[in-house]
Amino acid sequence: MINRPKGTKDVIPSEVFKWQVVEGIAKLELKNHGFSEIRTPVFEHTELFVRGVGEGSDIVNKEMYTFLDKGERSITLKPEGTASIVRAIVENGLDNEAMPLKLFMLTPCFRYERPQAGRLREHHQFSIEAFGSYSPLMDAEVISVVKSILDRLSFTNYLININSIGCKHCRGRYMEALKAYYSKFIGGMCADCKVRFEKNPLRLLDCKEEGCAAFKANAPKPIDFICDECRAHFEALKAILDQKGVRYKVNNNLVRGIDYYTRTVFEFLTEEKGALNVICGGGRYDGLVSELGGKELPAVGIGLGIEHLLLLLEKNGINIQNNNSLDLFVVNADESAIGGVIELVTILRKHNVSADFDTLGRSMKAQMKYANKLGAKNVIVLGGNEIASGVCKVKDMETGEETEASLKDISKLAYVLSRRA
RNA sequence: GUGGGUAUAGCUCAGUUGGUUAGAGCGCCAGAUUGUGGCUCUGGAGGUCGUGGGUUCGACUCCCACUACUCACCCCA
Repeated sequence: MINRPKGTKDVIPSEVFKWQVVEGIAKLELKNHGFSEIRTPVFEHTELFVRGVGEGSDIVNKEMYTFLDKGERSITLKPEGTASIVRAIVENGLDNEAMPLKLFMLTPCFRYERPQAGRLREHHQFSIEAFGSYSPLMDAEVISVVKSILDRLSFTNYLININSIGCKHCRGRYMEALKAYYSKFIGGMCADCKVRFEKNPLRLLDCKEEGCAAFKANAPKPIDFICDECRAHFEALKAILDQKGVRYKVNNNLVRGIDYYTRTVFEFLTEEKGALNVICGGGRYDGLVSELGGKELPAVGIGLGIEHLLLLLEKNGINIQNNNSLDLFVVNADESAIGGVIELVTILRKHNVSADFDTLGRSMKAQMKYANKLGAKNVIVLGGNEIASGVCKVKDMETGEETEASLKDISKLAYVLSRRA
């Protein structure tokens, strides 16, 4: 037997309805918030992610699925959605269209990591991005749409953390201060932090090693170094969120592992400890579009992981109902009736009634059992009697009640069958 | 990349100090007086016990290696 590759998952029929519900709700809320869908290729030129996600990031350094194709081009499976969307905007000239431009994409993402609970080598996420607005109104809009999706799923057990890490102007001053502060502790740092000190000092704040965590208590915070404009932007965002009634917590240690973020960064997380607590994360990235060859176009976005969300919903006792069950199973009572069974099923399907029938020549009892297993809402037993009289009985599989119906008035029959919950 | 744990039926797991035809529950299939499911009862199918080696008269059980899965760290959705 050939097994699926490490870190991948099959979504089998008994699970897929949860995905369909989450995707449906997310797409509905995104539409309600004025976002349009965009779809980009599963693979891109490696260069896009090296420049987009950043050479200092772990994603680029050790997690990308990169290979040479038969034309000797370096290709990488998307490790995240944003860079690909930005590329598509620039390539299709969408940066010349009316602004703001609000887009979303549902995409598989690939990262070569050691799998564990809620972390896979292929995962799926909604990448939600808004371009063309410097205003904190747009930061709040992106946070709002995610909140609306979670509300609609009745998921409330989470916390929104926000921070500002400054723009490219104030970032430099902050980095200097951070390095100056941490230079005193180099001897006591973990090996990873020594590397971070050189390559990406911002990540020093994120270290979970006990020894290193102690250093960060008195470390300079980005918020103390950001320029007046960035500070005003952050204050305005907080005011907007307050006004909208969105509860959040300012976490000055929040930094993110992708290099392109500027100003606002945020995460939705649950309170429990462990790797599985982040529902989604994102932030503002005002420099990325121009970095990838487009206009100076501000942007803010978020990645919402479907596998993560489903796991956290389950952990929080939120069950998604399966509405995919069959409207009708037609039981074939005698062999000669098969023509009538097929005719009935065919015409009901055209009336948008989901209908199925037996193809194994099984006994009535077996057909009834099968209908029950399928969760069919209704059963009609069709045999010579029914075909001759033109009258059948519709059995409600939940209550067991049978009601008579005419086989000739199909639109009425279809109405009855599709109404039943 | 680092460190733990696990591997027996489709699924969840038992399997006694190594002993002859490897079990249970669930699921699947078929029946319980001839046109009606769920509950109950009966029967059936389904496993070279992850792979390869070693110890032994004998290995699911002990030892070694490999592989896979899983959890945690790093990092991330």
